[in-house]
Amino acid sequence: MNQEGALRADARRNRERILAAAEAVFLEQGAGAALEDVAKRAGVGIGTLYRRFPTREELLAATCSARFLSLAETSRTRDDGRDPAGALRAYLEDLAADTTLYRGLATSIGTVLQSGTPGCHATTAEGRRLLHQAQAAGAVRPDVSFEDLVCVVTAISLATGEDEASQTRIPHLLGLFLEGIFLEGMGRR
Amino acid sequence: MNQEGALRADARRNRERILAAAEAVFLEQGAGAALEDVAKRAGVGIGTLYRRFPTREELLAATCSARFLSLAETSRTRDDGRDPAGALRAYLEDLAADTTLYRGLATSIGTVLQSGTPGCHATTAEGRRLLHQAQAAGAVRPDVSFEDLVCVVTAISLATGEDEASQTRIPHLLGLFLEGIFLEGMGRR
DNA sequence: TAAAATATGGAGGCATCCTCCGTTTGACAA
DNA sequence: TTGTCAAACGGAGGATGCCTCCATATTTTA
Repeated sequence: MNQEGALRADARRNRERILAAAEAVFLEQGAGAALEDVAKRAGVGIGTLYRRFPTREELLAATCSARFLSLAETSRTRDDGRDPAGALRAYLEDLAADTTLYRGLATSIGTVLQSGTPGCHATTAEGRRLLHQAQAAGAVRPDVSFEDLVCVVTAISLATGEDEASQTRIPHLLGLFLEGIFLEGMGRR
Repeated sequence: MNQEGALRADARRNRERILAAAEAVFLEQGAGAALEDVAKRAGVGIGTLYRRFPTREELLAATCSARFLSLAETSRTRDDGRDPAGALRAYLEDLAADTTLYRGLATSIGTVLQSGTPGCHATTAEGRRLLHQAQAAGAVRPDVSFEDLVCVVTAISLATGEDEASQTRIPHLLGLFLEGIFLEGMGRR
């Protein structure tokens, strides 16, 4: 069974090298970087990379996992349960910010979040919790799903070009959208 | 001056052929289709295609121009000036619908709309007009720009995948967003 | 330590992009 | 008409990137 720690020693070492290289390369060239560059940087054959991470999304997901883990953690400690709408809003803003981790990440973040990676799982779970909490408190329209939220957050960062200038608009656009999500008078700033 | 009618007869003919082929191919394979396929279908060398349409976006824009022309026209005749919010909403819904003209069109629609194509120019002009009208009537928040609207519309259609099932959500998501755009009690359905 | 199980690397086939340039064609003046 | 030349043509070919496949190498196990 090749589940978790079942990797051979050399394989585990290479896996780490690939992840480190991927992070560096994605940071430099964006999420669409040539995977052969990643392999080269990791000092590993391209075949090895593909065996470990069959798709670009899986590699991306693994690379982002740590970041998402901390996003979830931050959100959890920030939320004292007294302001469900505010907590959800803060979470979504953080999520939106993370879509610009690498240039072009937004394109795949939907898929990435669906990967089983610990970080991705943690942040989707946290998001669902916050949404549910906010809806239970009557702060958010009941016909909104977590998928809707992910959709819109990633979409906004997608639609808003790559250049830093236009990324400034992300919070503004997110704000516009949130006003539509929240019920009268709730969660407004 | 290579401006308008300055094309040689053969060039003009080929341009039309390319446009027709592009429409068919994009319809079949989506906006990401191989441009060599388009050239082949048009019975034209790949070089000719590139000379006339240096980028995929320019070809897309030219291909969509007619559609956008009619979108603008429809909107203009629909708007009698009595319901600025409703007119804007209808326009945005049409725009959102047009982003699914070809699979994958949404990705480039921002760029496409910025092309000088008659159709694109007409629909952006119409959009600006409607937004301005709605803002003047106090129906829409004043801090919303036309670029914001394009962003969000394309974002929404981007976010909902390619499959027909998830495209059902477009009106829903757009609705959520619009509630955030409109001022209290205006333009609600 | 030998056999079995895993893992490795990179050559190679494929798709697509886009440029470049020798050849062809249309426009226009004589 | 015909001659001239700017405009247009086509497609070969170089470049990039994807992903598979398998002969070889390394680790684990018994």
